[in-house]
Amino acid sequence: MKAGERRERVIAHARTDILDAAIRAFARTGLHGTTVQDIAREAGYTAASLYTYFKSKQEIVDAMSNLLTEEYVQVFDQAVPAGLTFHQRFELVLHRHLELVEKRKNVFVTLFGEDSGGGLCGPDGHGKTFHTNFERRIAVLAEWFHRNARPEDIGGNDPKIIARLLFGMAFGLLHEMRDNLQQGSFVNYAPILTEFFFHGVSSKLKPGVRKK
Amino acid sequence: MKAGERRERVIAHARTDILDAAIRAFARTGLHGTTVQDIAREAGYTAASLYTYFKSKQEIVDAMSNLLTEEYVQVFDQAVPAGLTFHQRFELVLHRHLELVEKRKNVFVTLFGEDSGGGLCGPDGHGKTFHTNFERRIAVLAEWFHRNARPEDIGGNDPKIIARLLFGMAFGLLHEMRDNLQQGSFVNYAPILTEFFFHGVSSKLKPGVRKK
Amino acid sequence: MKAGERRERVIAHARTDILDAAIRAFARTGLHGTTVQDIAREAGYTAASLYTYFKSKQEIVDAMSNLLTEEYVQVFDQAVPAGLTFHQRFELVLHRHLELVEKRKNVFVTLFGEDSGGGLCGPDGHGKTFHTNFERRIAVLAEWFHRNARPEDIGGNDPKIIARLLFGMAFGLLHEMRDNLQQGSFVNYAPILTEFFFHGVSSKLKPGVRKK
Amino acid sequence: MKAGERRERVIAHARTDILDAAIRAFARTGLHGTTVQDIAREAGYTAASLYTYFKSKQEIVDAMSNLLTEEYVQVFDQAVPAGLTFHQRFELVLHRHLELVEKRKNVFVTLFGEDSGGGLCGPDGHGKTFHTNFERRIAVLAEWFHRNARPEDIGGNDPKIIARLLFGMAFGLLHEMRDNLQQGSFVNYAPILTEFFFHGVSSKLKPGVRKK
DNA sequence: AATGAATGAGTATTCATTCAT
DNA sequence: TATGAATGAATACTCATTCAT
Repeated sequence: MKAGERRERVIAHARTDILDAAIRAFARTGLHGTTVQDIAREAGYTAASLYTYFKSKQEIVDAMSNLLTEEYVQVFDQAVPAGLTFHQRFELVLHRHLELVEKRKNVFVTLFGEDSGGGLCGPDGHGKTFHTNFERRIAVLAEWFHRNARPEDIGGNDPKIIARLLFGMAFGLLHEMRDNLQQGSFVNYAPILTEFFFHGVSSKLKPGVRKK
Repeated sequence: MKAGERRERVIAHARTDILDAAIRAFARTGLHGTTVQDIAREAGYTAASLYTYFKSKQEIVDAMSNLLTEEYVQVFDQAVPAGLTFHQRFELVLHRHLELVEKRKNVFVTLFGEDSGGGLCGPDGHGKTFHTNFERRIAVLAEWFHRNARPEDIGGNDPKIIARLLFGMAFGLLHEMRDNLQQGSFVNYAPILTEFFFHGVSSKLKPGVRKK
Repeated sequence: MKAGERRERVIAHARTDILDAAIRAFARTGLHGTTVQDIAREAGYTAASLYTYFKSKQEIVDAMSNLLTEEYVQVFDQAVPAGLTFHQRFELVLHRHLELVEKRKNVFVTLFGEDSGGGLCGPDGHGKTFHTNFERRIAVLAEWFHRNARPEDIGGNDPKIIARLLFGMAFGLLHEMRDNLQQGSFVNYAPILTEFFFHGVSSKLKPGVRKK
Repeated sequence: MKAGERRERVIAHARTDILDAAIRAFARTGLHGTTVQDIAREAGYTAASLYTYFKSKQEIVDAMSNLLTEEYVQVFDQAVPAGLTFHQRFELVLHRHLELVEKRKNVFVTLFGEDSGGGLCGPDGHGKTFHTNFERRIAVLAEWFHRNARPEDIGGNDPKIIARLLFGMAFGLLHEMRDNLQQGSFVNYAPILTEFFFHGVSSKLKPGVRKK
């Protein structure tokens, strides 16, 4: 039925709107600092209305978390031209990722800079949301290395370790953004990250960098 | 006055005890998940008593945060034998750091896996505690690079960037610990980090690593 | 108007359906435990639709309450053969009542085991529904005694008191049903109630009872 | 230590005060109609303070319920002069009970006129508090009959049934109080109940009653 | 007539913090 | 100094009810 379809789309749309609002709200005041009312206000609803679309605040958090992870994962599904070297593919994918991070940097910083349940998470597993996300992203990245890099491409290292190192580097750079979100495009870090990834600090100095 | 001194020492001791308890408590249940009561119980006080030594929960958090940062900073103050190459000094300091991380693993993971006030921190500056800590460590590390590395030692890159990358890598590795804190010594990552830091994935494969 | 009549009948039918559903729902989860949605679901409507037929939840409750009372009252309107002794009439009517209780056992237990507004009822008179019902039944019963029993038939007592005692006894027996609704027919209590009503514990022991 | 004892007594006293307040509040507005704030106000506390003494509203309800049952049970523990006939003992105990009911009639009516969870109680057993109480009282009463009445004293009937009938009768009389709590002493019903219990409506008319 | 969606009002519970003893 | 007790403020969630479609 058309009606049924349309309704579903309307609901999906509302959920998306709410999630977007939640992302903005969380990015601004953090997971704990943001009340359901805050999200509702940001989304143009009343708090009670959110419960039409989500069962609980936690479900909103989870949905948002999944949404962001999903975006991340999808970068790996995008087509990559054939015949590229590992180095080229690396640059391409890295670039795409940095663009995504650029888009989401506000939340990104929040998401990985806060946790809803506390460090090691209570014994109930509550609050592991973002830790899980963090790890899932690393896992996906590791998988990509596994499929795209020959052992010698990554120095014979375990792809998981490599993924962890790369992701960590990006996180370290991203963390700077906390103070000055407005300025500077995150994509600009692509060359540095690439160079460092492949050669560490022993990279042959390139003109542009050397002058710095 | 003798009495005055003694009292001060007693107070300082109590503060230390409380901070230690707080560290354990926070490591277990996170910043939000830990109540003042929890800290008090862990310290052998009642909640009300903590207010004799600290003005607020936030002050406890801050003091703990500073304590941890101070530990970190002191690693750089330890004597380093003269005549070492940059590479050697790097390894030495890295090793010391990893040992420290090892010791504080639990809190460390918590501290940087959660935030007390939320992502970008409310306009009141509340919750910036750990972000500040994160950044301060990076700053200290950058400073160390600045003083200990010639430009060519770090590929002509900005020490701040290098510091951020290195710190990020360590963070990436550390994050794994969340799931399995008990097993594996964090110090074992020293060779990998060193190798990656200097040569990225292009390191000449060493026998031990190659076999992996 | 034919149309008008039909519409009225449709409306009346819907109201009946809803009340039946409400009875089932209330019997299952009680007055407070049952939401308007629950009733609607049970009736095959949406919650909003119920407001086409009833002004409020309270009105549903009241209507249901009245319905049940009405059923009860009608037992007294049923024909009773002429020439029966008081004892015989008593047994007949009691039997009919127990059958009714049997049928409504579930709700009955619920109705008198819970109240919608609280004990003595707020000053707004809210929640008196079932109290009123309780009392109305007793009143009807008292009235029946008044019309059917000579003073000496009921020991010269006030019919109202007698009605209250009898109704209370039945209630006491009924309350047991809360735990085991499925088993045992309530009608089986008729002889015991009758015997006790007429002779208290001083009844001449009948064989069947004595053996128990 | 004296201090420890005194504190315990203070706490016990506070709990008692709160329970008394709760009883008054519940008697006035019912279980659902009474908020934690209401109880607190009645007890001279703030709502938050109640949680120093009780874990939850439900715990208050349970404690009150137990308190009332306990009072009831204790009536049976009071000494009864030796050498009394069953009839005499019955009258004595009945009288004591009616006095107790008199004292608690407000709540009593509420307690058994409302239920916190709904009729048959959710599958979680929640809300059975008062049903359980009802049944426990009957059980205690039945036990008393079992120990104090020879089979022929109660017409060879099952003590449980007899207890249920008696308790029901009292309940029926009590229910009248809902409307006019102020007037009339419940104890006045003792003769009627006794007479009815022993002889049903067939009691030999006594002067006082006959005139009514 | 039926309903999806929206909401106002209400509630139990938590927790950092204060203060008299 | 230590603390038991008290509390204000905050928050997620529920539900009867309304209304545009």
